[in-house]
Amino acid sequence: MARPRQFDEQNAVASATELFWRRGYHATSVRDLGDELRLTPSSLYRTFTDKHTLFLRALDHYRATESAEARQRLHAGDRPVREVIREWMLWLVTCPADGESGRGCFVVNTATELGTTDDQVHQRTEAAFEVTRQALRSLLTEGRDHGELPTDLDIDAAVELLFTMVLGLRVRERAGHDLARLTTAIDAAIQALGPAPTEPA
Amino acid sequence: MARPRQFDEQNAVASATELFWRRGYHATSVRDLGDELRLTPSSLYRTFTDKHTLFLRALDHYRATESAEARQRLHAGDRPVREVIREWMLWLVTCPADGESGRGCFVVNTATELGTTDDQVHQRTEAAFEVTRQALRSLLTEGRDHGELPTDLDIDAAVELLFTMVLGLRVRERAGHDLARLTTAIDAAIQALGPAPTEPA
DNA sequence: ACCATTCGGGAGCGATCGCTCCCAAAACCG
DNA sequence: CGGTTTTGGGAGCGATCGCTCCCGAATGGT
Repeated sequence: MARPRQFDEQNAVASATELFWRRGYHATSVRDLGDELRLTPSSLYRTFTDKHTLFLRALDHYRATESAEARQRLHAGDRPVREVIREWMLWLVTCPADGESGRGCFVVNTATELGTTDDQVHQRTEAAFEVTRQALRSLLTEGRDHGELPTDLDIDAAVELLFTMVLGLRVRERAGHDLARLTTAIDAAIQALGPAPTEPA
Repeated sequence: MARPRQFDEQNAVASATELFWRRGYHATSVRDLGDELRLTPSSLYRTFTDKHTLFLRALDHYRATESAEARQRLHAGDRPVREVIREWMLWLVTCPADGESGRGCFVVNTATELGTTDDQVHQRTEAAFEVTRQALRSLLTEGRDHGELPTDLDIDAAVELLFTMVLGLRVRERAGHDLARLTTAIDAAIQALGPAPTEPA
């Protein structure tokens, strides 16, 4: 209606996401956010209501960008399913190539920091987890149907295995674990999917 | 020399551990601790120096109790190694039977909340992780030598797989995931160790 | 041009943060 | 006993917490 914003709301949310991601919810103060987003308290509160709401916005932003990219990278082009999963997992533990490492996954960090105490946060983390689970499920199904994975592969079990591995890998990246060891873990998980069925010549 | 304490220092550390465990470092205030431990600020600071030092004490206490019990449960009596690992992992995701669930693992929670920013904390979480890794390693080696696991089992890879799974499982327990699914993941991980070698009749 | 409306900036609210200091009570020591 | 030392209790320190309010400046609609 009247005077327009001098800042880009999306940029602000993106900056807030980085800050919450690195430091967590409780360790990030509203003043830290104000400094990083170049926003005065009045603008910040007028735009985002309060710290908690901004945090939810940050979670949503993360899901719409980082999580979405992860989801995309899990799509098999026509490459072998094993290769897709392997490179996807490797990307998950090296993606912070843009500068700093040790950030882990914002969703995982949030899930462990706040647990199930905050319903709105819990809903979002669970939704993010479910997306990953379903992506794994469809990729594994596809791989089995294409004859790249054992025909008797238990999809449910494989999904749970890989998904749990992903959470563990994210924690280990956050904890600064050696990439070589994470790669070993990833290869072991891939191998656990079993051999390709031999051609029924 | 003079007047003795009216409180048990070990009890106080144990209570502090519970509080830090549930809420994390930043979300736990010194006043919360004082209320829970029945300690006035003066006693608390005289005994434990400051919040950060008390947190380190809590981490050490956790390692000496919870982590130590986990370490013990990973010892094969003369039961099958697979069974030991399976029941151990099941215990890891159900051990908070004493009352509340969703606490996860204090070490994992701490590692994700503080990452590698705090050296003294980082040292302790890494030490705890290494203990688990070595326990898994010796158990797997034992199982292989006893003919319960494939003779060509890659111990390094299996350790990384199981260890990463454990961290993932701890996160999922904290996130309130269904026990049935966690059990599925556990069974898949066990199966990934491969079949017992057939008797060379 | 005018007015309504939203903006950026900043002072500052009450509450809580981690922490310190003082004091009287209590217990060991000679 | 008296003297020394450490305790538990509590007031309260400066700093920061999340957040509110008021202001003049800037921009839209008519």
